[in-house]
Amino acid sequence: MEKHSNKGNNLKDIANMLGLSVSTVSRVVNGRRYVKEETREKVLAAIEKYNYVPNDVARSLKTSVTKTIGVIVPEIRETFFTQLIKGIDDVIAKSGYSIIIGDTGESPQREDEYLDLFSRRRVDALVLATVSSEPNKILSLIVNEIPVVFVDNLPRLSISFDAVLIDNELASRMAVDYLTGLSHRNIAIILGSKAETTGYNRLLGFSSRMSELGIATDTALIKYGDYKEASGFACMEELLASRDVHPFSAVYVTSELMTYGAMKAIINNGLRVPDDISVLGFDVHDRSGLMRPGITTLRQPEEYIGRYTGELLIKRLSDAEEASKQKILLEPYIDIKESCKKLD
Amino acid sequence: MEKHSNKGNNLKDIANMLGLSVSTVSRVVNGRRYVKEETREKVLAAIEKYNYVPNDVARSLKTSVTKTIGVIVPEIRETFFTQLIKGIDDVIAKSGYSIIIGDTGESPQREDEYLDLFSRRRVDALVLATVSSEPNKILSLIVNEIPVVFVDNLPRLSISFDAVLIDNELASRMAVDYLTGLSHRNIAIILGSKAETTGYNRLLGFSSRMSELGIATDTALIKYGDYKEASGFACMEELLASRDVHPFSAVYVTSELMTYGAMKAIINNGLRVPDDISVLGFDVHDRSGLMRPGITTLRQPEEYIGRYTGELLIKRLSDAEEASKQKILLEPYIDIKESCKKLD
DNA sequence: TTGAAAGCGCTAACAC
DNA sequence: GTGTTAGCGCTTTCAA
Repeated sequence: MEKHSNKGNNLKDIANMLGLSVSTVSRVVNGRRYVKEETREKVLAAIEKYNYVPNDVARSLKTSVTKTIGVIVPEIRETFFTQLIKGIDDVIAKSGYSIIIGDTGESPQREDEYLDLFSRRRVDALVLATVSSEPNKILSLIVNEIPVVFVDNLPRLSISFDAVLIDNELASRMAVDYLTGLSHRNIAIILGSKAETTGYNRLLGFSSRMSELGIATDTALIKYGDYKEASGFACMEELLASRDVHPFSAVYVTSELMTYGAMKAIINNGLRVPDDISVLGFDVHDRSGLMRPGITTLRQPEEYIGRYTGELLIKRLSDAEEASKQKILLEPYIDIKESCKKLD
Repeated sequence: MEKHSNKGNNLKDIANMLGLSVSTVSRVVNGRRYVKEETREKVLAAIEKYNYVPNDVARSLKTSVTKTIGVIVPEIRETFFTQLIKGIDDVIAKSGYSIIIGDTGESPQREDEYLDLFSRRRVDALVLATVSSEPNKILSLIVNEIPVVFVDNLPRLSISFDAVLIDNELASRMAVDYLTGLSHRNIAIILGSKAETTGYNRLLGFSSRMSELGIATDTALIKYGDYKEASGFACMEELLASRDVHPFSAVYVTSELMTYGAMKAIINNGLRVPDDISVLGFDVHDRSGLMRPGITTLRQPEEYIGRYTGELLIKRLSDAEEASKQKILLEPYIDIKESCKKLD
């Protein structure tokens, strides 16, 4: 574990010590052919002995490839994003890529800053769960031909782009079918921001499926929160307060934290789930399996979203040909537990 | 959003277009002094117009600074590590550093690979939650003067090193004090690998505090798992199977997933928590607040571990002087819920 | 206040 | 098989 001060730190040092040229040493470092076996061994031995570590920064400068993918998310602690990152990493690590993280804390401004930073860093591609409503920076990146894959939320862009996400409209349609299948007709819904495509499509699926089934929706049963727990709680409180005028037997809450908030509001009001009110959640994660009651929930195949994203990235990074953009829509699924019951 | 093909992509382009030298342009890009105000404005305008994006790769090659911190963890999806990453990122992002992730999947071999990869990438520093028992690679990094901060688990190294973690021995002493305070005397314990310092110190604190209190420990009540849920389940099954010979009223489970496994084994055997057996967990995270019963648990101040790690990193990265290594031991705490009851 | 030039460590023609 | 050399885009003396 000796330290060889300033020797053995670069190709030139190794080359000099061996009386070889840098290109020959470079060839063996990169496993190229056209090197005499004997020479190769000598070089390898020197590399080992002097603990030579190739400099990827120099290599990147020369080759214009950093083997780095920037992943920008609103909040890395949210299970959805953590799983997504894991899925992407699983796939791209096999090809030698690494993820560099940008956690925006839901701030469009920070998102733009990360976009700038990662451009300067020359990441090979970007994965973006955008929270921005003015995607100018994004647009310029795409125009400048850096591969960008969108996940979760889509940008309001007129040009085409790559994306991997679930069919949010379908998710809500499934929610309606599930609840109406349990004979519910008066269904409340708590949404996140409808300014984002995610929220917009979840509302769309809900409304359209309800009307297809000929069920009138009481607009007083549609509430908007901000994805956070407190807003789920508040929305639920409002719903409960006006329950005599606007009755409902089930509530569909379209995000994980809002679902927890809603559950607590119900419990707080001395009501029981599912006996008094059925709750259908979204993105609920119960790692412990010890929540009571277990919450029936729409789920996204997060790890697959990550894996598909990773695969799409690899494809965009290797295909020389200008492939046309694609939107990969995965299917959500319902994880049935105990929070919804059949009306008699 | 025009695309300026091969113009405006580097300092030289900008310099040429303006009839200036690269050094002058470089000065304004870096906000240096000694540039005439008029020149500065002209350059800034050109940068804007031609959408010039500085190349950090080239800058890094020149300055030997990548503004990148490698964070290597066994499993990014574990709440502990996710929170850790968030804490680190919060601090270092303010100084322009970014995190590049290495998820080893608990494999010492992958850990070594990431150590190699991140060395080649020339990360400025490393954060390492090691799973390796032969830290040769780590040692050579430290010797080569790249700052390394250890978290969670410590390496078996004879030289000194920086680390931020909780006092695991203290955690177990607190566990013993809490349970004995509830009049428990026969306390079972389920541990992870004792080969790792984390597990070793948790056992140490338990044993030493028990004997200080004059309570004999039945060694049959000490079980070893592998941190995963299944092993918690299996250990608990064993404990329950021999309960008539080796009775116990409480069990202290030293990891999150093993705690869930143990809970399920107890429920599976038709027993209740805490009426029949008290369960004291470790690292249990209940984001929903809807687990029933709520599990009383030892907790680590994860985000602080992350923040302290970030601060230590920044210090090591800015202090020219060779500072002596430090081990920052944070205090664990008990989050009391309903899974432990007082014996009568 | 500005410019010329060296060089960070590497890859890849191209020549021998 | 191996060596020479020209950059990749930038920072930074040093000189003007």
